[in-house]
Amino acid sequence: MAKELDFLTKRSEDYSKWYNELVVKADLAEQADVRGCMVIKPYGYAIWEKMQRVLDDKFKETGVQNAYFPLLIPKSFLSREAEHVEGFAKECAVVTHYRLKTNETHDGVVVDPTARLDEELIIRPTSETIIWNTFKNWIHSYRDLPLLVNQWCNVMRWEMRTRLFLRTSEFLWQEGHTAHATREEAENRAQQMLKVYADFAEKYMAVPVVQGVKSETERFAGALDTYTIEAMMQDGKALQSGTSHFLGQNFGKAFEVQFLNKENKPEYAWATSWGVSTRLMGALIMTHSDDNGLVLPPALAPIQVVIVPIYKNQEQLDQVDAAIAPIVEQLNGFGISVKYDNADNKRPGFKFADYELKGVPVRLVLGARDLENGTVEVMRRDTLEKESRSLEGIAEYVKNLLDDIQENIFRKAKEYRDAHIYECENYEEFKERVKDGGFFLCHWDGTAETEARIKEETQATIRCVPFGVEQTPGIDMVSGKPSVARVLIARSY
RNA sequence: CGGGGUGUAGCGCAGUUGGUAGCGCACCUGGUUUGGGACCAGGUGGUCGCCCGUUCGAGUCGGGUCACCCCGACCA
Repeated sequence: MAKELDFLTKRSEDYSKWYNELVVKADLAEQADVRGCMVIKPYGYAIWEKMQRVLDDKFKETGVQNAYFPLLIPKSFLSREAEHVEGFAKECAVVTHYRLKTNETHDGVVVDPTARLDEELIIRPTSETIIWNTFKNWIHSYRDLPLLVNQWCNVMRWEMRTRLFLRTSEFLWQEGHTAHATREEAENRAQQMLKVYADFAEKYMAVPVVQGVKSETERFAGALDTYTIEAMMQDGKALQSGTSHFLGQNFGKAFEVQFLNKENKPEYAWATSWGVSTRLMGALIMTHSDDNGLVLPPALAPIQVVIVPIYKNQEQLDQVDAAIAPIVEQLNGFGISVKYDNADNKRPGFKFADYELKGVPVRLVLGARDLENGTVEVMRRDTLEKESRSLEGIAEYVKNLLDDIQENIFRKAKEYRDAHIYECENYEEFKERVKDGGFFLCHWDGTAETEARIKEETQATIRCVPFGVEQTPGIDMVSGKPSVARVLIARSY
């Protein structure tokens, strides 16, 4: 017990430190030997792959197809849309040369100054520009629309300060880009994809989210509207977990993507883009984990059930192996992923702690005692409750238990979040309380001045104008001016 | 870019007045263990970030330089 702190510091002590330690110790990822970059380890990547698979299926259900566009974007493309450049210019990595040569002392390489590119290439921070430059060639008629493409890729944003999964210089994501013949169709698509994200977050990640629309200052560079899902982490901070943008005709015009409509008249195409990234991994970790480590939702856990044998000698192990084989088979039959860990170089206690750290939803333990009684010990990760059960019908029981855990961790997260959403009318009170985290529903006069003042004085930002909240007019708590709606304000990652 | 800090074994750190390079974890070997992160014994592993200087002698003192981390402005 005294050693516990060596394995993971307590959540309450320093949430940031705890998070970082957990990511490393649960074998999800680590800091790379490259500025601001991350190595995603096999276990972490397995979770990301499961997320990808589910999301990809959902996209395809809505008619989206996958494609791939270049990593490098000519500098001139980026400057075509004025707001877009301004938003990203400060964090772009630039390729200026295409050759190295050995240095004078022949013990290293230097950039060959004669190999300078005429036009610099930008490592994509997002792909609107290069994709719309391509769409120009693909779209000529209203019959070519809607055009619905998605790409899974990496992007690079040279952030000043980085944190594993939450903000890294390079990150993995999907970016969907669609072109439409009408404004209405594009707006609908942007909202439709937000719903897909929200559904994924709640049903699969078991992370409750607030859906809404961003204020003008928080909008994506080049968008007319940015829709967002905001999740609450265990320290009460908000995490923007996915965004969907209605881009109007900004990119259509910037890249001259015109089509002839039914009346044979030229029109600019309407655009959306939408993305979620490996930041979702951060949301997953910061929503459910406890002092024993990760808690994974069964729907995304690479290992859903781990089985640990207890034995004193080879003979006993053989007996346990024989008893466990049919259980594994039955569980696999239900489509459940099982790991039977009979490695003999780790003691059972180590395995228990290790699989808890890694968030495996259900653990079965079977030893000589169980063999005599025809029982097995079942532990659920979300509550850490243990019980001894008959081997009879154990596979069905575990199957139901996984569903139960999925529901339970969502309910717990939702209860926690709902208990930390407050309506607030008084700015002094707000300033005091927002330090401790939580989501605040407050009236806002809609001005950027008020928004900026709140941010400067409290470090909290307007996360969104939430959907699905009954809105009544009121008074802005800062300016005292009239307000038509409450907005969601919180400190964020 | 502003403020603060750190560079010594794979990781975390100690190193006194300048005098043969240390500890814990991890790793390897052997044995005993195995129902909640095992124990004992032995062992492997280092251009002390880099350069220059002072000195008989530098991890330690001086100058320079590089890298990384933390706090602010930026952000999926």
